[in-house]
Amino acid sequence: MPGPSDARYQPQTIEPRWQTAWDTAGCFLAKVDPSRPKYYVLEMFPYPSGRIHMGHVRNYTMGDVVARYKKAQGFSVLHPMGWDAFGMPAENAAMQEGGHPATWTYNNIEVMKGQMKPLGLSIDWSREFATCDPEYYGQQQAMFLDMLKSGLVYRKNAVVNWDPVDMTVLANEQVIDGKGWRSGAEVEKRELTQWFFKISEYSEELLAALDTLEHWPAKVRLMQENWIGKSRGIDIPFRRTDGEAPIICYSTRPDTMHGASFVAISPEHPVSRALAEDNAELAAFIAAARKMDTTEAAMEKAEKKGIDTGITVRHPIHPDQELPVWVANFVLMDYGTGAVFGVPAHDQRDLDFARKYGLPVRNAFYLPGQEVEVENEALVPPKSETVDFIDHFAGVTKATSQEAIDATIDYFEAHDLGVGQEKYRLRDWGLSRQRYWGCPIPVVHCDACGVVPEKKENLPIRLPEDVSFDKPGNPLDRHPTWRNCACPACGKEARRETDTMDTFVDSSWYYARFTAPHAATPTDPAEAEYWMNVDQYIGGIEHAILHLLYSRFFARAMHKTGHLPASAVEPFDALFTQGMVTHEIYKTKDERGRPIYHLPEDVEDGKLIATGEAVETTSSVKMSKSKKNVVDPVNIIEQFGADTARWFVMSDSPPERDVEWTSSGAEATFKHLSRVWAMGERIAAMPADAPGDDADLTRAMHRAVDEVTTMIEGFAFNKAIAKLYEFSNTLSKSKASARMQKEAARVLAQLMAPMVPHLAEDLWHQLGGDGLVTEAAWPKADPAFLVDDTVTLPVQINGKRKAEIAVALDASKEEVEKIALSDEAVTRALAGATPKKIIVVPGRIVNVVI
RNA sequence: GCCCGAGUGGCGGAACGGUAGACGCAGAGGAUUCAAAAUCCUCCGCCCUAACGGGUGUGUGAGUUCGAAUCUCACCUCGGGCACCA
Repeated sequence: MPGPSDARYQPQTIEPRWQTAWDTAGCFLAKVDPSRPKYYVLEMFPYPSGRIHMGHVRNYTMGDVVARYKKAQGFSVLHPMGWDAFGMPAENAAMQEGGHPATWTYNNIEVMKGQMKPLGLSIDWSREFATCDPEYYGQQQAMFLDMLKSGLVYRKNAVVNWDPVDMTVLANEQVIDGKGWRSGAEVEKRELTQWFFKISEYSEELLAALDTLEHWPAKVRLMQENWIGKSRGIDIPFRRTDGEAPIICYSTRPDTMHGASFVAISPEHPVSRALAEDNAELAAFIAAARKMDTTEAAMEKAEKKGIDTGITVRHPIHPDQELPVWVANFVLMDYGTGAVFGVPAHDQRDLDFARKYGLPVRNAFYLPGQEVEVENEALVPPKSETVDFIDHFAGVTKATSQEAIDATIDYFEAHDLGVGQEKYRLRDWGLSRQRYWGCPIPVVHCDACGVVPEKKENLPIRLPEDVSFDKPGNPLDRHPTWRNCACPACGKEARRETDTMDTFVDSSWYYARFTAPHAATPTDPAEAEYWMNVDQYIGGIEHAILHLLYSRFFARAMHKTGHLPASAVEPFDALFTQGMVTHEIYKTKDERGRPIYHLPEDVEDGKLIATGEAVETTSSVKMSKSKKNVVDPVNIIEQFGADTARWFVMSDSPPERDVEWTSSGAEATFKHLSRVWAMGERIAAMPADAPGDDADLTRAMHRAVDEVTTMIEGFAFNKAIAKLYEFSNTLSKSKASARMQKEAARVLAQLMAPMVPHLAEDLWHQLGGDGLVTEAAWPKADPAFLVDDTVTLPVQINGKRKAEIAVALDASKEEVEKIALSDEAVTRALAGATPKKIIVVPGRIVNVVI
């Protein structure tokens, strides 16, 4: 006769069953409910590459734990999912395999969704969209027009990386050793007219508001602060001896002015360009500078070069001193004024330059007591260090550089010699891409009217479907008819803009669209008002700067154009950046010593399963296809079920750190879940009136509720799981009554539900829980059961633990002292010595000092 | 180069300035079994000891404190971010 003990934990059966039950009950449809507090939890939406990986599983499980927990706490929860669906991989696939980017993308979305569904995530799929849906990018175009009207978007010439083979602009990170990452062609600098968002207008606000983001990681705030890069300096005009307009130099170190020995201007500086017109040598120099590789490594190695223009300027403080003006390849046009004065003694670049071209080197200050001239290493002490200034015009003698900088700026302003400035490193966001698979920029070029915005009623400007990728370049550009249109202003024949938007634009507002995904306007004010902001955003640290900064800007721009309330300008109240999933690498070598990598599923006990050959195992790193150290979530779900995958990725490491996937860990998780399931069966089958002592289990249950709640609130999922292990171990050994064991098992199911919802649902059902555990209210701990009436105190002698004593919780210090000193182990350790002092920390510790 | 962060058993990791190593993995021993798998029980930082027990121990060195993994300083190692930004 088959009894309960014959039943086995079968996730393959129970998981689909409960997923259907949730769908039928509509558990995860987000509803505006003014009677409840709302909670919006969002994970960074995926790029539809075609397969999910363990990183996705970890990211979405974290969000799901939060979403399910908040739902149980009575919040009206919004937990949506969508697809960051525009971008180059779709075009590359079309080039390599033929087909259309849209087909490729939508197929991938179907496949990935099919892989995600079995995870049992509490997602409101009715809100799903892809950024390549015309309904989405059409609204993005509408916002672009509004922003254009508000002056948040503009066009200007910019120097870009141009790949002459692929005929497209490349981002800096796509240029490797000066060559296009795909074509391998020598990358050129080209000047193109590009669209820009005026993010720099918000530099100060984006910087200042970082302080309000209390629930963001300090690391991310710091990275953004550095990226915005505020500096205080001064613009100083240098009068030219030939009477032409002065050259304005920007400096953050005007305190070193005394040591200025030349002025250097950027090759792109208007003065350089003007001179180059009848100076072939200079023209060649500027061309060479443009070709120069802009990657970090190359910058470091690149030689500092310059050309003397023959122009001279006067030192602002010592007008009798004439300084030569050089064009120098290390001066950037788009920071400050594109011109600097060189102080070789206190700047390494200037010093290298001065030594190369024989320019004078003069100290502006010395370290106290060390009056030595600079040789080949510039003297650059911290701005907070006190130094001795030489003959400083503002009367500064012994001072820190910071004090001297402030004094200098005051002096220059007072004498009308310069204007104090605050500058930012943050530059405007260039959004034009010469690509097909992106959101078309909705403007028209008309010979008569110039650049004209499309009419909103013509939106969306759809991408044409009949395109080919057999030739390099932008298919929109060479499409026979798509470009042709009527000018929205005059109605005459005109041409569409063929650039599309950077895909970062798509992801800069998707969180807002989720609040009203089908609205006929970009957002719906009532829905945005109710659901915004995102209460908890979860994603990878790799988006610390660009995506998050762009989104912060975009929310402000959306507010300015009436698409978001003022309360939503910081769209993410709390941010959590999760670690990666790693795995060991297994490799063997071929006959020529080259590594061959092997999938974890082909290796057992350090040997290849197929041949028995020993593999070399290297330490765990981020899962990557090229190293084959990947575990496919689909296989894990087939083998162990989704709950095992979910529990394991949450259990082993703190969520902000990397977690190492191990097969032994996954198996152990499955065994544990099987044990819990079998325990549920056993407890459910207990005769209802079986008696027992309930005190210990009651206490353990309330403690578990209290601790797990605190741990989940604090994103300490690994610790919550450790507590759940403890509690289920306690329950399995409990001698409590059937009534109490059943209650405790139901509470265990509730506490486990955020992590392993299917198993929890099954337990809850077996144990007679009411309805779905997914809809049940989170249990509350009774504080009365959280304190013991006696406590165990360690007793230390001179800070070293020697004994333990049990005392009443409310025992007085004197009583505790007495009990401690009369303890046998304490007397032994004291060995007759007289205590000098006894420290009693109630409920904590006793320390006897001898 | 500049700016952050982290170093705890064989491993992943716990620990409001108060019993270091919770919980899990791996390992050892035992029960069950004809045997194995599965399951259950016990042990498990290192050194000395048959045991009781003692010593030692959170990257290194100093310091503050009755008491330091935790606070301070210096150093070492690893990880991350930024970088001709004047």
